[in-house]
Amino acid sequence: MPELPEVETVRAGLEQAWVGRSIEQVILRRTDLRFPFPERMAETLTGQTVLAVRRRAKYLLVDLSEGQVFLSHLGMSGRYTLVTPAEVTRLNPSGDGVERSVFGELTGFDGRHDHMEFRFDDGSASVYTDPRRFGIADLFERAEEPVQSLLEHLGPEPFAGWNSTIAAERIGAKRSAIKITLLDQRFVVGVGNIYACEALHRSGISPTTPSNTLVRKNGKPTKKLERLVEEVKAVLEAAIAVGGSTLNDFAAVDGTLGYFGHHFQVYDREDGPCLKEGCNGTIERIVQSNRSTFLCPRCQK
DNA sequence: CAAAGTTCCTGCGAGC
DNA sequence: TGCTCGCAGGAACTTT
Repeated sequence: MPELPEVETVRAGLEQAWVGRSIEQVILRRTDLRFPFPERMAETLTGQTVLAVRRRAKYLLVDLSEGQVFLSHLGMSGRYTLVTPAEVTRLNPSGDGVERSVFGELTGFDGRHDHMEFRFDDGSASVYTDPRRFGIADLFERAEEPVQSLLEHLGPEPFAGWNSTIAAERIGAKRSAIKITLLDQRFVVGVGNIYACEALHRSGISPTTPSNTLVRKNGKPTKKLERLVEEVKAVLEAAIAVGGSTLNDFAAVDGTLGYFGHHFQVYDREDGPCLKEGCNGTIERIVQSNRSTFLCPRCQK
């Protein structure tokens, strides 16, 4: 369930594990995830040292010593498991083309969904597991990053100067529901289904509100939009602070499960009581663009 | 049946 | 009228 906070948690974990290490071997157990892997991806990665692990939106970007960037997106169900040198020695992984990895006891699913393995010069390994295979792996030259097709149309990062004025400009005359706009990565990046619901609840705004009604005729943001922008940042910040949330098929990069999920105010709480102070409403589930939205009709107008 | 994400397709209205 | 563009809504991918 990787939204921005979860991806940020993974980024921090991979940074710890990978930076300064050189990649000794890459084992690919299939030729694609959501898209085909780039030509010679394993060969290109092999022998390079990891310089940095960055994040843009929900994408992980790994800077390599020969000038390329390895891009990894977790999709819905992707995760990385870090394997210590001792465990690598004990389990003794087999090579490319073998359908399952030997790390199943660490990654689940008997190793059937361990699609990529990275082995490092200190004897450690990292395994990418993704049952639904909505994830992405790609490789490009660092100089090409600004025009990389997956990245070039992304909107602002929430914590890099994004504010209600910018938000109002981006909404313009868009009439679609504000929940849908929050999920649009051209509006702001990193917000997914859970935090969109949570931010709207915290703001007291109905998810079905037409986006353009949050912008004044003169193009300036309304008070409601100002509040929403603040609450988006606040809810993402809170989730980052506890190491990202988790649902049933996401594990933090070090195998530690997050626990912010227990603190959701509306997400997945249909028919539960609204937890807002003084509100006695009941949480409802509606469907927008084929996706569930949770809201309290009493305190979200 | 539903699921954390993203892309692509179709249909429609506006404008040239 | 015919074409293009952008927006809006929906389906699709896959496995548990």
